Amino acid sequence: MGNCIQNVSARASLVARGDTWIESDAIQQLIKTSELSGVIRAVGMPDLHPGRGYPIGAAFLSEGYIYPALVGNDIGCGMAVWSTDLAVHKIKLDKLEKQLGNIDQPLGDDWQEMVRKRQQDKQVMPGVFDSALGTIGGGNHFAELQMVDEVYMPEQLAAVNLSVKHLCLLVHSGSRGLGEQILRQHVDKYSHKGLDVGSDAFHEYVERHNHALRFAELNREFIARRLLSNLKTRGEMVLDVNHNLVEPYSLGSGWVHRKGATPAEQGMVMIPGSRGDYSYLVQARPSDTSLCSLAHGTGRKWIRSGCKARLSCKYTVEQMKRTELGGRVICGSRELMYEEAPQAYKSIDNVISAMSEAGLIDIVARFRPVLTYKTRGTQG
DNA sequence: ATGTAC
Repeated sequence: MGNCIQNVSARASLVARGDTWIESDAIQQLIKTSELSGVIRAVGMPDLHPGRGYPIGAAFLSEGYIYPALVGNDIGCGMAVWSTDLAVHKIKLDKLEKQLGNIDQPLGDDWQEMVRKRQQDKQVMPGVFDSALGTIGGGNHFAELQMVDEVYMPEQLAAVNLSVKHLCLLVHSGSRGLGEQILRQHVDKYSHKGLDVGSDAFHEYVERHNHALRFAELNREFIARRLLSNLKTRGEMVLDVNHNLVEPYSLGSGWVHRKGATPAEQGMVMIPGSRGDYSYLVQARPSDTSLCSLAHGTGRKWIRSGCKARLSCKYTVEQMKRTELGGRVICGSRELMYEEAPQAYKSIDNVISAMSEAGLIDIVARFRPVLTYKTRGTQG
């Protein structure tokens, strides 16, 4: 127990336990970013880790300026949870693995009518990045079938229509090439400087950013619809929460930048561990000390470039397709197999207990990974 | 992170 929110500088604080592993480089990035012009406060979450210039797993409150470069290229990246009608007791992993199919290619002609309809519903403009809709992308993005492992608040679990009897589907992806294009075009024109709130450039960015949020939500929706269709089951979206964005601060004035930080004002959220670890459905408690934010996952422990050397001598790719919790992994990319290995990530239990002890969450249920989809890669 | 840039 004890105080899990501590100041690390005049404007920066950290949600972590004494035994939460956080690299000093990440804390230095947090402090440096908190000193940008107009930034008032920065809060690192327990999954804080170093990024390119700015740390990942943090929220930043600014006044007078916003920083598009701080949101990054994957505008609207987030977590969606869908229910399914797949009975847990009927699971056959070999069959499930085959049935899940391949969703690496653009959606086919048979999907286009629904794509047009959902684009209209969500005011997502058709464009060159439509071919990315319904695809996961790379890096830490994934889709995962999970089962309930432990229930702490049954009535809350029932409130989102999830049950111990059926698998659920977690989708982590973002705005793909669209968000990347928005950031690149923005940086080409304005560099990494802050934008004056109210300026033409500000309005232009916010409009494109908000469109990318809707595109990212639609992408996660089609990833889920496509997998449910392959599995010949039905399901509904029960949660969809963005963790890369900038928006007006709900608990005060200014703008909050979420760089891999889950909002705490939308009720329940899913916080996943690595593919070999649990995910937690939690009820968020809005709190100003945390800038109304939570961790978005568990955070890297190893840099991507170091993973293969550490793991390839110890494990074959075939061995890595099975995880300690009994899950399976579909990942045709050798590089990704190593880069996203459970060993490369921190323990989710520590991240969750840090937030719990800081009074930021109540734990609803724990989920166990069953089948993780990354990419079929070249192996069909 | 990215129908990447090297």
